[in-house]
Amino acid sequence: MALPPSLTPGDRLNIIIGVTGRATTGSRKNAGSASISDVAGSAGVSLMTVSRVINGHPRVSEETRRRVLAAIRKLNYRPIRAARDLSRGRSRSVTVMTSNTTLYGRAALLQGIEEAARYAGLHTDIGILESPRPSAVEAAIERSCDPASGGVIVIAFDLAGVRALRAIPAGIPVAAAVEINNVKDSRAYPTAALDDRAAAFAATQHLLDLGHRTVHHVSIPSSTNASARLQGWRAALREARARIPEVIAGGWTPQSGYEAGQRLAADRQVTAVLCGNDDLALGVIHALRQAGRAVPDSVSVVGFDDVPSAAFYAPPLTTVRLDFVGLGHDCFALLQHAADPDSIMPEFNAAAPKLVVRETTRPPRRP
Amino acid sequence: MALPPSLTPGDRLNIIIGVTGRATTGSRKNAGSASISDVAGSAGVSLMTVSRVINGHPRVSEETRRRVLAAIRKLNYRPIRAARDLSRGRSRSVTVMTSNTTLYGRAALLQGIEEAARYAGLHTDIGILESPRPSAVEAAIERSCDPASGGVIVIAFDLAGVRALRAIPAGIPVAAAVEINNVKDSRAYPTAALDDRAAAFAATQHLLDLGHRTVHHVSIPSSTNASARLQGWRAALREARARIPEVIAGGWTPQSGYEAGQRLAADRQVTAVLCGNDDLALGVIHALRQAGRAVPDSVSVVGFDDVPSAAFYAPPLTTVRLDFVGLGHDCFALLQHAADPDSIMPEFNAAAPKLVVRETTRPPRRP
DNA sequence: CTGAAAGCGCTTACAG
DNA sequence: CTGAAAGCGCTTACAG
Repeated sequence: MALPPSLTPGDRLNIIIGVTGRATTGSRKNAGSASISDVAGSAGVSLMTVSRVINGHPRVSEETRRRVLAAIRKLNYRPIRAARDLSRGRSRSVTVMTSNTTLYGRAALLQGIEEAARYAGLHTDIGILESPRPSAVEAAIERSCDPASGGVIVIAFDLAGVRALRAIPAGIPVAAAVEINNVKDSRAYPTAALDDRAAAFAATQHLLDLGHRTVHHVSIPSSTNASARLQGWRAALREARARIPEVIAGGWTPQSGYEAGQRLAADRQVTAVLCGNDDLALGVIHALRQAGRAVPDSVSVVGFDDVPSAAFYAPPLTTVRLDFVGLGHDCFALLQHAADPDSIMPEFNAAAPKLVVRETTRPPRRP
Repeated sequence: MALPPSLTPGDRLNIIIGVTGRATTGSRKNAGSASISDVAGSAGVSLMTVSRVINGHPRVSEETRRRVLAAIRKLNYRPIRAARDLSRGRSRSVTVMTSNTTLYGRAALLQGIEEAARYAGLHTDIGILESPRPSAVEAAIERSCDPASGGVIVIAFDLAGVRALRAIPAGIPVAAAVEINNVKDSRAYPTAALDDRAAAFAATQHLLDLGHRTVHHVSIPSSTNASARLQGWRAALREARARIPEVIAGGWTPQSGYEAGQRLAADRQVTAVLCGNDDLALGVIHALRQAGRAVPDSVSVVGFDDVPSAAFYAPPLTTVRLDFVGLGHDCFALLQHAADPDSIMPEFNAAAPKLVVRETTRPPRRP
């Protein structure tokens, strides 16, 4: 355990008392914690006054506030969440529904949402979507959607998320992070998105500018035909009057990129590949290298996301940086707006996608 | 947005009704949702009976149960979390306190905890530790530790976590994931750990067996002198009567590994390096390569964790696989035990660390 | 500036 | 198998 060797467990109590000044006394009904009436009694005021102090209500005399605060400290009182939430009629927490939080984009998004929520005084809890099967989605909602929830943010980058979004019960404030913001859908749900289309366009353009005749694409699962990344990629190709190759459907993992890469490696026409994310790119590059097609000498590869490791891959990966944390902030702002329609529509502050050129792209070899 | 193009937003209502059979009617006080008494009224039974049905209580006649279920469906009723939690005296959620969830180990651990909690019918919420400063830790606890919480699991791999663990108010069930389980500390808190010491020992041993005279170490921040990884590394060196080099303190990121790698590259004595995690290893390798010291030709490198990408790095990384998801399960089991001391102590099921030899290690060059 | 009352929506005993 | 009562610990009106 990472305890400094100089501290023995016996120090625990000392530390708690030392840091917070709390006594460990006061055992009562509810798990040994003091209630608001205990504090009121101890401070010689009404329960209402304690409530006012806790909530930072202005109309409390300094003297009273001090007494109450002292009692709170003495009894080591903290409000019970459930009681507050129940009496307020709304819980003070947002739940984020998402599949697999270990994937970079979702993890960063979750971080952004949590930051914003915390800043606004809300807690974050997570509702995992195990599978896109309707019954699984339904179960996840049954489990995670409190009717008195402070709001739900669904990460609808994949089918499970899209389905969950549609099944959120009415009456719960909701917002979603989506792959692409189109007018039709944003009328149905408040949605926030990064400009994946522009990002894919820029990445493809970069490869074309280098002199590649066309650019192949290994897609992430979310990429249906309406996918923003696919759209941007196709648009750049079309604009350059380049041939539009068939999309190779990948998964989320390097392994699935590896498998796509093996197919790509077999095709001598392939000189440039745009991948749906960096993990995919890593796998693609590995397969290419194994097949004797070095990157970038023989084939150029671009990723998507700019995960923290991408700059240290060998070779360092050219990719598009996506501001998932910023998107998380935006989603939360959107949710706040959804919860209070009288509020003004928030501005989106997530950074625009940015092409980061590193060392996996270069002009094609002259035949 | 990732909606199939064939579906327009107008379909939303249809889908909700279609999938769940719910009516969208019934607007009442609390955010438009029906309460348990509404259901009771509609089904012509008492509120108690509805409660029994919801909670799967056995002593309810089939006929009654059916009627209640029908009313629940008709009114689209779902229980409000806060009300349940309050009346039960304990919330049905665990909160995971951790710093930065985007780091692989923590993300995987969180996933494991969430899985186990979900399986047990509990929700998971997250309490982020922004900094190890005592005031920040205290604030995080103030924010996240509901006195009626179902329990808290703290990820105490770093200083912030260790401090948080010690400051969890008495009366809240708690368990911790720690770097190393020692007898003293596990008497103070229920803790679960992976055998990092054995893992580091095995990794170091592997390098020594290859013929390296000694092994350098780039550590993650958690690694104090009592760190399990340091212990295992030192023990292996000592056993082999090898020189024990000074530890190079790294951070969590590839960038910090890169900086450590630059220092290592300058030292011609260095032929083998054990890194505190895979990200660090990636950075170290990058720096080494830039300095003209190829891996593994000139220097061998071993990581820690076996992140999903490690097998696809160039070269594929030799590392130690750690079962963080399993550790998460174990932490949750431990918490359950802490919440109910009469229960039997759970067995730990996390897989033992496993050295995965790939291509960043080989015998040192003959001078 | 302070307080007494009512109520949030459930569940836990206690009866029958 | 079913129900009437009391209460969980807060906050929201409403008074003063």
